[in-house]
Amino acid sequence: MTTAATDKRRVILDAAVRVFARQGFHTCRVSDIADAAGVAYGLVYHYFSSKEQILDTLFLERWDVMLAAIAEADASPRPPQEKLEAIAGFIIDSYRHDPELMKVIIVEVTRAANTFGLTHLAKIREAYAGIAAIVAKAQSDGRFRAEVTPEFAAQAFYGSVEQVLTGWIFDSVAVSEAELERAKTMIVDTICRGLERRGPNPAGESA
Amino acid sequence: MTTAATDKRRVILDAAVRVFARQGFHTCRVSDIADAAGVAYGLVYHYFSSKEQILDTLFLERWDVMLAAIAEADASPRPPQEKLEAIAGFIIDSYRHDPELMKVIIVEVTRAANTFGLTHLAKIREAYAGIAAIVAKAQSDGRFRAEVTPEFAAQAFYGSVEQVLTGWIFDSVAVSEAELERAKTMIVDTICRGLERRGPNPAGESA
DNA sequence: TGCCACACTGACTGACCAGTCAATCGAGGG
DNA sequence: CCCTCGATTGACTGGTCAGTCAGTGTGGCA
Repeated sequence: MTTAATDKRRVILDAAVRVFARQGFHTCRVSDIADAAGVAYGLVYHYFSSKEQILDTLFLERWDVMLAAIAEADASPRPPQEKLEAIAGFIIDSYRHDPELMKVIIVEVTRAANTFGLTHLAKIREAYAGIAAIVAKAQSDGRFRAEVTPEFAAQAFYGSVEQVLTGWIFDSVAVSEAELERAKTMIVDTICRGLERRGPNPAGESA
Repeated sequence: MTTAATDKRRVILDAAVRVFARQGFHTCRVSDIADAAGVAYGLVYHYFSSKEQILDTLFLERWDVMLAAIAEADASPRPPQEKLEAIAGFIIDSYRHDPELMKVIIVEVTRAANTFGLTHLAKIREAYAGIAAIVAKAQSDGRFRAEVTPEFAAQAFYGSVEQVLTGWIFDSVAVSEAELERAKTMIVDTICRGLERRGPNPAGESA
């Protein structure tokens, strides 16, 4: 069953990523997607009920993977810094693997307050909540200081990551592997330092 | 000369803010703006050459004030933490004063990579560069550690602020004065802690 | 009083495009 | 060899909307 039928659907989705990334959701035509996919116009409507549903599908596909990554990080027994590093790493790897898809998700969904974003607001908030939960746990462990609310810390963390990606997206210059790794380290380093307690700060922490 | 003529122009701009904030730039009609301004359709084109130029004007008006605020902070003799606090304060005050305008700028311009953002990319980058300059200076002073590049620090800082605003924008719940102030403190605190050197912990600290 | 310049009006048009649908293709099964 | 059914095609339609333009109202000035 995962033959030609499903293949074409996939081809259309992949073409849509390229078209949305280049022209933007609102500016592109459905025929652009069909052309990019090498498929007749009508076939797009055979697989999707509307232009919006294509974007919908792209977002949900990827975001669900991200929510799983956050949940997995949260569930692991590692220290909070490493959990956050895993999340930042996941997001940056997503960009490494498919920069155009990340561009579409960030530009057209995550920030598209009015039209599209509202539909997926709950999903988006789930991610913030997952990160906040990690911070909250770190605070009650005494590893992170309590002056900063977990919700705020989550926004600051996610915002930093997304802004760094946005910078790359707009520069339209390929980012080297080294830069990607370096960025991950810098984000996690900076934010974790900002959140950590300072008092007893030995190598082998023991609150 | 700053009579009725200029007034109507202003009325149209203010109406556009409300309309863009509620419906989004791409989704709204020019007639919506004219209606909201209580003005004939054609008058919009008397003052502006296109729908896009309205957004253009709104963005530039506000962004230039922000660039000035950044430059002023940079020029002051205060420590870097206070400079960054002034900038975060300016952005948050902008939101306090006109949340709808900030929504439009963030959602429709700052993140609108494809169509609109590119036009103003240079202006937007100027802001990042201004913040980066402050960080760079703080690093050569020895107040901030050098492991994090100034460009990255600027992105992380600005990204945190913008993400917190985005959170408020989407919540569509009025934010209290106290929360606004608290957010400012938390952002600056967190990021500055993340950027500071740790070694000697002199009396520059709030203690 | 007459005239000009310009703010202002809103009906109209030309272009564009999302979504529809009737027709064609082709694989598999009888 | 024909029939069926889902995949596939692309011309067409209905509606929308940015931008135009011919015209009206009015304040100021000679």
